[in-house]
Amino acid sequence: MVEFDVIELDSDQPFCLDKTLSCGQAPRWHQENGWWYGVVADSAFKVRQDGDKLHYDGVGSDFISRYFCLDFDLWKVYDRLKDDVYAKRAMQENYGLRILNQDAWECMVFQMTVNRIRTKSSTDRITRISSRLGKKLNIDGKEYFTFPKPADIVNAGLPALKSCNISYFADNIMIAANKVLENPLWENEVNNADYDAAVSILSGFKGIKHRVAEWILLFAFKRYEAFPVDAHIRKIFEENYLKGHYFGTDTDDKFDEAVKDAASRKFGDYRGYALEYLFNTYRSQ
DNA sequence: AACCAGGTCATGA
DNA sequence: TCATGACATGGT
Repeated sequence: MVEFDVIELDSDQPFCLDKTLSCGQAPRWHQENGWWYGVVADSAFKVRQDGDKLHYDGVGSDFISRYFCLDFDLWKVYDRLKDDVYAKRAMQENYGLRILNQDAWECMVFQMTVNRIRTKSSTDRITRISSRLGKKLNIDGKEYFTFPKPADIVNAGLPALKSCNISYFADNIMIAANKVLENPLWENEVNNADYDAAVSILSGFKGIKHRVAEWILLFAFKRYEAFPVDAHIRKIFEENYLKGHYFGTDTDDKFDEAVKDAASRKFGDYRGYALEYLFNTYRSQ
């Protein structure tokens, strides 16, 4: 038996690798022989949980800790969720699910391609782009591909990008690649901006409006106050928290505001986490 | 074989 | 500013 590197998880801190990687927040993870295999930024690696131990191979412990946000105190979230009946149930069902700290560029492109189209298709798009334009990596004799950097995409050109069968998203992705190339500090700018300003920066990319901007902030910038009201969340609130609200006369925007308000009151600054838990519970029904 | 999918953008009134 | 259709593809 080969010995792999190990992280001893803090026994006070909930962490469930399976929940975290199977909830759909990040593309391109898959399970094989008890291991999760994935590519993050420039590295392919595998990881496996055995109780309080996290075995991994391919990257360093800092990388693992940062990606899975192992230092984040999840109890701050759970203390906030436990007083709400739906959120509490979602908390129990998804116990240990952590919001990842994804690579910002890949996350942005991924979220751009989620537009109204189910996540599986978006994942397939990211996979196709990677295998055509990304850099080849190897782990356990299997091939993996990085997600191409902005420069890789620009150098490959629009026809090559379009050949990945990513439909009309190709144009927006190319524009974003050029924009990021011109402003390599965009990530810092988002990180340093307050919430509304961060949303504005991201919304400045073609194909990203408020909603998608908030997804990106939640998954790649650790902004747990992000609360993107999408079709599913709208439905969850319709059927539970805002039951009886007749919103047929309201525009969607007004209803979305009502959803945001309710979420802020109930879950405070951890509403993004609440959203991920509620969504996952709803999705698995 | 139609129809739908975690949305955005460009139109038109 | 508000409602409506187009967008390109894969899965049911």
